[in-house]
Amino acid sequence: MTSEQRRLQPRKQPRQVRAELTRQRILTAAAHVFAEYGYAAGTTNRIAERARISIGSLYQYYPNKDAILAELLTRHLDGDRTTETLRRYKESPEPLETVIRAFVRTVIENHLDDPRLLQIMIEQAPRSGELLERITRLEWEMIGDLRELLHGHPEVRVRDKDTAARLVASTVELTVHQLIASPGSIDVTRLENELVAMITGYLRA
Amino acid sequence: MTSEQRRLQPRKQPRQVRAELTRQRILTAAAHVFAEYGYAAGTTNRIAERARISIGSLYQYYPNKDAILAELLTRHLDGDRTTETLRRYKESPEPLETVIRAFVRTVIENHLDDPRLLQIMIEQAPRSGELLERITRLEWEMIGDLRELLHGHPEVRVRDKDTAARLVASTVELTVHQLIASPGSIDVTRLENELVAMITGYLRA
DNA sequence: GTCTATATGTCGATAGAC
DNA sequence: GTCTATCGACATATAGAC
Repeated sequence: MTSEQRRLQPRKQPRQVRAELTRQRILTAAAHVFAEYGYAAGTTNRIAERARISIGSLYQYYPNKDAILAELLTRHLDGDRTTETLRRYKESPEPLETVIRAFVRTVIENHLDDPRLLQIMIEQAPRSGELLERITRLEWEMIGDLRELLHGHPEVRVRDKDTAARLVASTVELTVHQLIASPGSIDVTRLENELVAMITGYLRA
Repeated sequence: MTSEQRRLQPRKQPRQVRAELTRQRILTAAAHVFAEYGYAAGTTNRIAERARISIGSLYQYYPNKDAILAELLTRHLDGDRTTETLRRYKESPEPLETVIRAFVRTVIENHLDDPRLLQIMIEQAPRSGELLERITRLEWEMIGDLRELLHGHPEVRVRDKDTAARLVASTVELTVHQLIASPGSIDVTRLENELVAMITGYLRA
């Protein structure tokens, strides 16, 4: 009897775990493929090939290509600790340089994993509503936190604090991006030191 | 007679002029389309439609899509005055702030035309040999000029002048890009002032 | 649940009428 | 010289066998 044969077989592996592993494999493969080919040329066939599953299977786990990039981006955004760092130092008695260093270091850490992929995600991600909105919201959250910090910290003497907040946010995010991802990659410690010096000096002036 | 009918018609317009105008129309249309849709989704059909010519005609003027972007990029690069500005101020007795302001202003001016298109060209331009090489060369030329300036100017006291040159180059290029192109566009004068303050202070520290 | 084979759509580019 | 109509290549996504 079929039913009895089934009973004789060992229990199946728990499905959720295997499925989750496959999803993870797809994401890892996609990250490599996107980083190497860019989003447009990073085809689903290549992703499936790299994950060593068939294209048909891939579509059992993700409904379309955008969804794969969206999940990669979501996971990155979830790992962002910038807001947390900024808020921890708000109204703190720490010297300005300490605060700025913590901020810069957090941004750097957020980008050490796979700088090239990050660039792809930010530059070529499908400019679709929801996700783009979330990125913008995070960006402005960071600017808002910075602005409060600038207003609250006694060492800060820069006049136009609103413009300063935007400039600092952009400067750190963009230079970290570019200089970490660039071929003749800069030494990360130096980058941190110089960025901290530049920004701290500017805010105190 | 057909031949006689032809003779009765007025002389044709000079061809080169008309052709050059059409090329220009295509470029303008392409600039708008690329800026709005990005490079991949900025299809040749859309470009032709916007230029109000047929797709077939478009291919009489440019051999392929890349060539259109290439010409847009070439025209932009030809208009770049950064190197010129930096060299004019090398070993000059002008105060550091004056020199930096001229530099920042030149970069800003280079990007006022169509910031969104610029972003597309730099981020999504086909990473093909020749053009990419030219961009990289210009970038390192700028860094080299900056480094010499830093070494030669008496007010500059920053220690790690090589890293500083890279950081300054990246900071100015990237923040100008982003902050001019961004939706809640920043006031250009403020951007200039704050950038100048930040960089000058950093270099003198 | 995974595979192969293929449908479906869209792009860049071309052919050929006018 | 400009157009319409269409080709060939390639991508995403699906159907159906196993």
